[in-house]
Amino acid sequence: MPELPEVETVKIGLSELIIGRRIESVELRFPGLIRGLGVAEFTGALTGATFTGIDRRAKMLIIRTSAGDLIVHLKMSGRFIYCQNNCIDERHARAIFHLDNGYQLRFADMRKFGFFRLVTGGAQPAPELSGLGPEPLDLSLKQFKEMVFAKSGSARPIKLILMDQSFISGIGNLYADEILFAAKIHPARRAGSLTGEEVVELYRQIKRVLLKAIDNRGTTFDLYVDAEGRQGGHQYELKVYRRAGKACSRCGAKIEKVKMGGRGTHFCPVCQER
DNA sequence: CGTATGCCCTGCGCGC
DNA sequence: TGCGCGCAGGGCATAC
Repeated sequence: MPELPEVETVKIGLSELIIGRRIESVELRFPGLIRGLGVAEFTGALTGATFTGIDRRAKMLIIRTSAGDLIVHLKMSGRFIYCQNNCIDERHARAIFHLDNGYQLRFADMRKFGFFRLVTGGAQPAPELSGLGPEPLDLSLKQFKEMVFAKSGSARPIKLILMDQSFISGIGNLYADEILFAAKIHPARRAGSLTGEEVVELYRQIKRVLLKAIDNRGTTFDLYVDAEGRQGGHQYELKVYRRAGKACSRCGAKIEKVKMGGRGTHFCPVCQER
C-alpha cells in the first residue's frame, strides 16, 4: 500500500525523530529482511553509526547514516515504530535499532515483503535504485509528453504504464486508479490513443493527486501509519479505489472493478469512457 | 525485446 | 463455531 505519498510522509516524520541519533545496538529478528550483506556485517556496520538524513526515491526510503545508506522498501506492510516501552506490533518486529536516547526504532512487517539494503562506502550501488523512471513531482510537461509518446506503440493499458517504475516512479495501484479517475481516462486505454489534451490532463492530475495525498499525510487502509502511529487522512478523499458498486462522486454511476495486470482496478464507466 | 503470469507472505472476510 | 478459500499487492522470476 505505501506509495509515493505514504513514503514521503514517513520520510518527513522519521526525519524529525531519528536524525542525529546514534545507534547503540541492532537486533535483527528476521534475517531475510537484509539484502546484500550478511547479518553480522549488517549489524556490525550499523552499530555505533549515526543517522544523518533521510531521502526518498520512488517508493523507497534512503536513510543516510555515518556507515552508509540504508535503502528501505516498505512494500505492502512495512512500517517504522518509534517507541520506548510498550512497543506495538511486537510479533511482526523484524529489526530493532536501539538508540542513544533510550528509544527504539523498530521495523515491523507482517507480510515480510519489505527489505533493507545497506550500501557502505565504496560498495556497489543498490540495484533497486537503478532503472527507475523520473520522480513525478520533478517532471516537466515536456518531458512527460515525450515519455508518453515513446509508449504510443505499446499494447499495455495506460494504468499498467503508470504503475511501471521504469516509466515513472512512485505510483502504485491505488494512486494509478485515483489519477486516472481525476483525469477522466479509462484505465484500459493505450498510450497511443490519448489526445494531446488528455496527456496534459494526465500530467496535471498525477501532480495534483499525489500532492493532495501528501498534504493529507497519505492513505491509511489496513496498516499504514507513520512512525508515531498516526493514520493518514487521504482514505476519505478516495474517489474510486475500493469503492466498487458505490456511486461515483461526480456522476452517480456505479464504480466498476476489473482486474488488470493481476491488480484490482477501479473506475467510473461514465466519467472514464473507453 | 515486450508482454503476461505466478509467486512471495500473512491476515482478514466471506460462504458453507 | 470452524474450516477453506480468495483477496490484498510491489516487484521479481519465469515463460511465451
